Amino acid sequence: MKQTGKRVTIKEVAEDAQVSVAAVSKVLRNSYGVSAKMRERVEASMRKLDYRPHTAARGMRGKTYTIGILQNDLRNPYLPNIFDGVIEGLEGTGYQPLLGVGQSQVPLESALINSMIDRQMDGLIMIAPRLPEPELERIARQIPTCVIAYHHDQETAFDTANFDSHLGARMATKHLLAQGSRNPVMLSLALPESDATNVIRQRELGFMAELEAHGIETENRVTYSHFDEARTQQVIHDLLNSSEPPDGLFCWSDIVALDTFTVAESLNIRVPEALAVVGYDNTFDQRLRPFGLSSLNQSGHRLGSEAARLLLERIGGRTKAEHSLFRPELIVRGSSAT
Amino acid sequence: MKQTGKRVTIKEVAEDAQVSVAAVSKVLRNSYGVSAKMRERVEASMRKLDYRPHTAARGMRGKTYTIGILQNDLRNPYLPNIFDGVIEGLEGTGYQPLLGVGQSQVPLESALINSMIDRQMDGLIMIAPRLPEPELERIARQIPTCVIAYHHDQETAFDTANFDSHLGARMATKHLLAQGSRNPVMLSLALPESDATNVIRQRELGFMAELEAHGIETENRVTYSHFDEARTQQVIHDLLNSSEPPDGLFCWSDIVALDTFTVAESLNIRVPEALAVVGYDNTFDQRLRPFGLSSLNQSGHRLGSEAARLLLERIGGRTKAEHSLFRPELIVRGSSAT
DNA sequence: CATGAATTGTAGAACGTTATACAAAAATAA
DNA sequence: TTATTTTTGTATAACGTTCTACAATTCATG
Repeated sequence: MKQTGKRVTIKEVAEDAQVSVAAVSKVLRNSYGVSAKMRERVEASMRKLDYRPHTAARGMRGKTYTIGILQNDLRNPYLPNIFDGVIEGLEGTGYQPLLGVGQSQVPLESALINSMIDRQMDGLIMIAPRLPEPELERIARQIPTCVIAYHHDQETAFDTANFDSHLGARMATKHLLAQGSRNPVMLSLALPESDATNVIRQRELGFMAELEAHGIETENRVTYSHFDEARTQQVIHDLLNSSEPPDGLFCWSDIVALDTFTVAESLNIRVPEALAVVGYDNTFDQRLRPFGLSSLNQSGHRLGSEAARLLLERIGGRTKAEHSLFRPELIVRGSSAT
Repeated sequence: MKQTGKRVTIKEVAEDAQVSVAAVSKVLRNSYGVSAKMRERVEASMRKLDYRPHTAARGMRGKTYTIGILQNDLRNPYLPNIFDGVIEGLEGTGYQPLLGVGQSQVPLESALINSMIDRQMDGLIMIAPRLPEPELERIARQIPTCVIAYHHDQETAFDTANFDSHLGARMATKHLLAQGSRNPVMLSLALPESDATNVIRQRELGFMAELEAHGIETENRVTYSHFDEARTQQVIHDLLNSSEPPDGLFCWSDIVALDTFTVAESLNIRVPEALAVVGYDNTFDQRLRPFGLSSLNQSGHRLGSEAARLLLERIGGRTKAEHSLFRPELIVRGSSAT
């Protein structure tokens, strides 16, 4: 079969406009050396024939005007904000963003990125990649890259855009202590590999740094949740049901903070009186009942548009790496204050 | 600049394996006419040189092994299930799915689809497209297409995969009536265009059909929510606060059912005693407190894998349209039964 | 064995662009 | 006017595959 709708090509446009193929190409890329008159004529022909450039053909020698975005978890409600920001940052540039999903699995992520490179994409925005650093650098050497949610301000091969996770964790922890928490615990996420580039690891480090600043022993103060929800609830249950249950909980994400509420309720532990909870990402607003969830607000939109900006610069020719770091904001709601 | 990592080409593989370029191409596509010995040698060379096919070049004459997925709302928690199903259905086929986001705006959606066609994608899966039918048919004539969440079992240009929305609505409504609801109302979604192909419109029709079957007047029984959350809450507030408030609510989605809870609580209306609520999609499970949300379960995963199956068949040469229709399942929880 | 059929491999055009190199024309300077 | 420079447009070789047509070889059949 094969639907062959016989596309209009640059050649037919050239014939219609009575100019050379090269001239049409120039107009298309608005490259140097076209008179206003010729541009006018060519554009008229393109409209008339409903010409659309053939991306694969362009990719053979030039650019594909395609930006690949790596996203690992489609279910994380924070990520759409980033995507919106990227779209806005790319608006009017002619670049089309396409999303690939790595499913949080290194081999899948690796295959996906390779396939984006094979497709001659012009740039890559990776959100919280799982790939190890040398691999990221190998990729960045092949294609302009900006990485979001990856703390490494000394990296030279690619740009990064982040909110300061370490600082955010300190703010949350300081708040919990100020609210009178004497036995604060952080609920983090168990990850196979978790070095200092990881935002969650940075939050752990920030949490512990703030405790130390207050002279509190940090040992055994971090508990680990999992992607598996049932298992996570079990972990929380064990924690809240222990002999010395925490009176303040700093959660690595809002989602796991919700699980905390569920378990606390089942154990008749009152929030915030007996347990103050702070989440991360500020993904839930007024929808949560009966009290709001305190959380660290960090605009995904801003992260996305900044990443787009950095990437466009890099595609444009910048080779020196840039690292944008924004400041998160603590939003206090009923879950951590009466 | 331009990072030119000088890719290994088919030509170099051919030289290394001491065969013709055509032979390597054949191996690559496992096309007819290659001996086991030759395949072996060529594959060894490909491994040795770490060859990767250049997708743009392939797209010039052959296929790109890329499937485009149109998604309109990244925030809808139901959609990741579909995507997982698609991924599973595509596993091992060599096709790479890439996601485009239409932002629920017709011009954006249109530009996106065109750009997928420009990129010579081999097939398209569209989830709840906003484009009008003639436009969809125009697209499907250019590229193999399967549409999800689009009710039109007479369509000949493309395949569809759906859960029966009309039936689901009838099941929900029947249940509400059986629970004793005397004044049932449906909370639907206001859409600019909403013909019978629309899943939400089908739910409205199913709702009314079931009412009629019970001899209940259908007029003024459908209220419309909006994408804007604040506005939606206002609508719900007005509805629940009216002189004849509903005692049963069939919501077009689980998300808007949550808003219902929020408003009901603020008005001291008890769920389910004074107001029974049924949602749609079964996106929330045990996370919801203090009672679970009754909802219609329809496996997005199944929808996705079915769409992938249909699309692969169509890419493989089928030209006759097929329409898969699955049966949803009503899950009763605390929001509609004591 | 001779003949035809099937199998295995190759040469080379084609796909639709971009980009380089250059010719022609127009503008500017002397 | 004549040189010189600048602007405008063209011809054509890539780019890395696929695919058609065909040649060479091996296999089967009588």
